[in-house]
Amino acid sequence: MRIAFMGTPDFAVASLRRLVEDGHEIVGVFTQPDKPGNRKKITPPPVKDYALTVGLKVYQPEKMRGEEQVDLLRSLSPELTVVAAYGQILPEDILSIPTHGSINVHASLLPKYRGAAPINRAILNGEKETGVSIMYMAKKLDAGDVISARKLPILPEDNAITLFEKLALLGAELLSDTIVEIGNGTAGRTPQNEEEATYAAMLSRELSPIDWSNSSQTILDQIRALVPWPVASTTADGKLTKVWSAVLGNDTSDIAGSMRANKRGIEVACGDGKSIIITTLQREGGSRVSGEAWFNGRRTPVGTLLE
RNA sequence: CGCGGAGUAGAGCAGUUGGCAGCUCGUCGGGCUCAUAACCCGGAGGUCGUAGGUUCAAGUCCUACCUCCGCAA
Repeated sequence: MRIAFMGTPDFAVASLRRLVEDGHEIVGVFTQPDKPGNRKKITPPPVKDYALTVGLKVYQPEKMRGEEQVDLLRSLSPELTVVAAYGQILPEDILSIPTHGSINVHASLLPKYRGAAPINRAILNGEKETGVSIMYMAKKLDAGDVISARKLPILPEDNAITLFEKLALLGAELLSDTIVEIGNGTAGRTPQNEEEATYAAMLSRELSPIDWSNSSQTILDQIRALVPWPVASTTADGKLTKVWSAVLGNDTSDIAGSMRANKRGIEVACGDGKSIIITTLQREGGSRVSGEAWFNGRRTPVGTLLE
């Protein structure tokens, strides 16, 4: 099938790769423009890197809205547009160009977690299950009719990074099967129940600070939901400290936020009488280190309160 | 030219007004203990990011560069 692909991060690469492996004719790859350097760094989107290695044509328009892009896409005469985490709102005149329509791979069980950060939000909310859905795209964000979906349990050891990887693969698999159905004309089409819809808002740094009076489980969910960005954080010795990973510790009568050494890392008391053990952290200006290593080097006393 | 932090032993860090290179952990050897993520004794391990400069003397002061990172976008 002649397919136009639109996507940006690693999550989208999995789907694109699958389309290529399935032998579809990729008439064009649309992805976000290279990001202007943060600290003298310019990172092209993962989709661009992959697309170029397999010799696909890459387009990086600032905006998909406008006649120019409509003409461009029309000239490629796609039968289907596949969108996966593209990062841009697509106008209807773009969506309606392909003869088979435009479909989107979304990392949640719709109508739950529509929006920008479904994976992170699901973990943050302590969900035990999530999945991927493929829908026809509609004008309203992530509200189109669902074609297919597949579930996946969220394990206690999962974090946003591992769940991204799993869902990307699951999504690619589902996409492959779904396109076959679309080609056969056997694809279903189920409207979403608007009453059950929830919205997964974009992440922000404001989600980072840890409130140690929360329960240990809430804090663990926060830590694993916010990697690799913006990352849960706390303050130790007056310095911003990011918490990359942690595990459940022991029962404790220490006041919330106080820390002590532990062979596995740094044990911090939470608000529910339990502790968590920070296994990987990152100090302001430093790179990621194990909790144990950091504790070996520090000079401040055990029992220090984190804020 | 957005702001800022950091490169010192395998890891994490300290090093005061320039004056013999230190700490915790790990590692190696020995000891103690019913036992331990315990404790005691001893040892190995460093061109202090790179290249210059100032000085009797530079980890420390000056200049340039490389690398890593936090914030802000």
